[in-house]
Amino acid sequence: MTFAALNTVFADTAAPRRDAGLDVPGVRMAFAAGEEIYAQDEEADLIYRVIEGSVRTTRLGSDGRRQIGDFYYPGDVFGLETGAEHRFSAEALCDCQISVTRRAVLSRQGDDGFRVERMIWAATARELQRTQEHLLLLRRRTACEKVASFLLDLADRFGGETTTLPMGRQDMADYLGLTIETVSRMVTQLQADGLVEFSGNRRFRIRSRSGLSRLIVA
Amino acid sequence: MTFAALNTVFADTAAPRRDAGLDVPGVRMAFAAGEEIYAQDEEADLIYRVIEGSVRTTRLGSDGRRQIGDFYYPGDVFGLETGAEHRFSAEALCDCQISVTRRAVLSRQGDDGFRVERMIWAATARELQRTQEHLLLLRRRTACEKVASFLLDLADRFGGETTTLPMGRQDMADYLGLTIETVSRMVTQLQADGLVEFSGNRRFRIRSRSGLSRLIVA
DNA sequence: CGTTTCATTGAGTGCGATCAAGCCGTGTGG
DNA sequence: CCACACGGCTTGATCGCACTCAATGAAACG
Repeated sequence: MTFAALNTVFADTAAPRRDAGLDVPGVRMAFAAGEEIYAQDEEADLIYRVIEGSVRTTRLGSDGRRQIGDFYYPGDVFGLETGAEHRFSAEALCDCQISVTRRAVLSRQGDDGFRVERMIWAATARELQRTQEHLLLLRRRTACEKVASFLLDLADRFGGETTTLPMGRQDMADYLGLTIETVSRMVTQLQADGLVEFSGNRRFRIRSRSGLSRLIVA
Repeated sequence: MTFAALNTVFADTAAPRRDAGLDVPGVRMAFAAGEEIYAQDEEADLIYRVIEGSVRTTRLGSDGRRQIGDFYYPGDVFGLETGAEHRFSAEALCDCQISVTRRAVLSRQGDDGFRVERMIWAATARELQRTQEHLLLLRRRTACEKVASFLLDLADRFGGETTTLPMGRQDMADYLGLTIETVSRMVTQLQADGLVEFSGNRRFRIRSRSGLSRLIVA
């Protein structure tokens, strides 16, 4: 890899999250809601890409508490570890279509080896960036800010008028470092304040983007 | 880079933190305590390595609160960003000797281009791993656990009988997501419990490793 | 219609933040 | 040498937010 190529990788990380370029032959697999895609400590020689549905990666802390690594949506690559084994496990949040590719197959694509390596590196770099953002989120002062920020991010990612929460309250709580009760209370409060509007407990609509932003910054 | 080389990179991340392999020509620079090494949003075309001393990277959150990215000690590489600009700034915690190398110089080393790329990637991967650990730390329940875990990590990294804290209480607090008062209280408490022993407020000794570990896991 | 699972709501408590003094080592100048 | 100021750290008192425990509500399923 030349340094020019290297800089291209860096530049790529500023691009939107969806990973283009993994249009290599991959086996399309279906996973049912709740099904495990790979386990913690399992050997990591496969790379995954969400075609349809949502995925979460989790990990059991030494204290028994569950940590959520991240959520992945259509277009996202996941399962790339920095070691030989998966340090998180991955589960389907709903019925999913996942493209699965063997690492070794990628490397044998010969024609343009750089492309593959770049993709992998770019994915790692992006993962780092997202983890740092998550860290920032966890340090936010109040539970309200956390939840508001989470909903806003999600709405931005999917970009429709209304957004469907792909995960339950427990997953939100684990991701935000809160309890399920607190998440519930904050959702109720945000709704009472007229900032978001829920219909059912999985569909919501942003009613006041500026109001939410003010909560987060202030 | 072949895939074999790629796997070697991955394997390297399990190795101790000190980055071997950056024995490329670098300019040795001295920084005084508190001096800025690079600024947030500055262009990131230099790579740094701690020769002597300690460095912290920081970042201002949107809410004005200071987030500490990480602390770096002798042997550690820092300043590698995933984008074109530094997303954190770096400051010397004490008088430091830093080896500074231009990225472009590295890539022109031609002879074994892989080595450089691998080093950079390995550093990125390690950074990701450390960030994930930090995330886990921030989610620990109590302030006591956080402080205990921090002191234990530090003692392990330096490995002597007694350890010198390279940073002040405010830096610890920012890193752990606590206030300076709480950090102080916890230090006092850990000492009262006979788990650590401070002489002055920067030198300490682990008195009961098992006791500390129990705190963290429990 | 009961059962199960998930979310909401309520009451009470505890931990860490906040506000406010005090303490101590260090440096400075008389 | 002392007096003083200054910054970093510690200690104290109080308060509020989020956790805990517990009960209720609401869908989804057989």
